[in-house]
Amino acid sequence: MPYRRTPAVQARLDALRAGILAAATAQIAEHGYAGCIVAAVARRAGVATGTVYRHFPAKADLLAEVFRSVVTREVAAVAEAARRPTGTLTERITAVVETFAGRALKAPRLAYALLAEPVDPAVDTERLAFREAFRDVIATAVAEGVRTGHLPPQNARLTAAALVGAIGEALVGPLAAGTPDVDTLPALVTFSLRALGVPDAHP
Amino acid sequence: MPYRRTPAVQARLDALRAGILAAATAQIAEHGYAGCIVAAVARRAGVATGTVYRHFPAKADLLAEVFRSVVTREVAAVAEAARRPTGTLTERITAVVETFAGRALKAPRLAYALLAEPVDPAVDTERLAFREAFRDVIATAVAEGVRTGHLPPQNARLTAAALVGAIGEALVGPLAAGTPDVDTLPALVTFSLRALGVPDAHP
DNA sequence: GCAAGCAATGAACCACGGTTCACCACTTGT
DNA sequence: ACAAGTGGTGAACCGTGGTTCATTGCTTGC
Repeated sequence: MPYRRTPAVQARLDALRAGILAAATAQIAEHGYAGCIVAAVARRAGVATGTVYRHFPAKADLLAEVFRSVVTREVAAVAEAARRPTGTLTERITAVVETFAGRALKAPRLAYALLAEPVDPAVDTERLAFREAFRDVIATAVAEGVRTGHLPPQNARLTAAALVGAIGEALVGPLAAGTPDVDTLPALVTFSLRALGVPDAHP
Repeated sequence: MPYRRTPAVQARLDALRAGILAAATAQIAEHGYAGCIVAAVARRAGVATGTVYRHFPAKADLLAEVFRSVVTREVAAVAEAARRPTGTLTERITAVVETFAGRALKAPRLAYALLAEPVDPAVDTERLAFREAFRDVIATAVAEGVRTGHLPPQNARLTAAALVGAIGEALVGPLAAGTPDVDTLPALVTFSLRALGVPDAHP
């Protein structure tokens, strides 16, 4: 058999695949899911349309992988903020909210796509997973707060889901308008602290 | 000129138009925006495809009008709950949350379409208006609470937006699963009361 | 009745965008 | 250098679904 895939070739293939993934991510970040046309992604990645299908079985798979990679990164950032052992409970919650919201405000279109924009079922699964991942990170922290008595008793999962929704919705306005609005973040932090039942949440 | 539109004919036209609107609403309520195909709406209304275009210039206009009519109804229900002059502030907030969430849980697919499902720009405008209308109803009540000293100082608009998002998100799970879950509503009420800073929110 | 319009019809048209595939260029092992 | 096989190409294909329009069947005023 006069052909065997060389490490150098494999590296080039991997790079190309990663390039397509990056192009799709950038395309979504700029034009949303609706504007993420395979031909446009290919052009952006500097390859032909057909090449995309040499690396991904279908558009849905490509997008699912994009979502998965972005979500992994975002959830990791928030989880890291939640895990930070220093500081009071209030400081930790503040860090989580600011991380979540701050990152979203830096990449509005992408955040919108992840939070709200409709897609096909295959990708919706990923989005669901995304929100669940965030919810679970927050729910864990809430449950711990309840256990240690820093927070009043509550349904941690529901509270966490509501918080994810609250932050997401509160951001949609600012995301839609181009107005970051410095007041948004502190107000969201206050809202979150109060909603969780932190005593003395009066900034 | 041997033809003039008679009142009876006008009535039939109006009824037909209303029927198409109702069919589109029902179609969205059952299959969401994605499943709302013009041909299906027409079949459901008992007319031919082309007839739809005799009453609406384009699909986007039809859908926009559907959204507007549903939203008007929903916002009115919530506004009515908010306006109810009897009872304490806590009771009023409870009524608003239960009205909002309770109605959504009764028509899950429709609620999902209104809250989250992606559509084309023309309709997105309506959805934005929808969320803003709810937000404003709540914001008004919050502002009043702040003014009378029943609530701590806060950015009423942002708080209200966050509440809309919180309720919406907390409902998405139950909406997706078929599980109404009797615990959801009370938990949401508690969350809302705490988030607003109502003193003594410990059910 | 009958001419003049209007509303309804639904098959045909068309644009869009995902997917395919016959072809070309290049790499590898001998 | 060459045979065997791989990766890249992009024009063409195809399904979907919104929109149109020539035709048909009613209504109205005379």
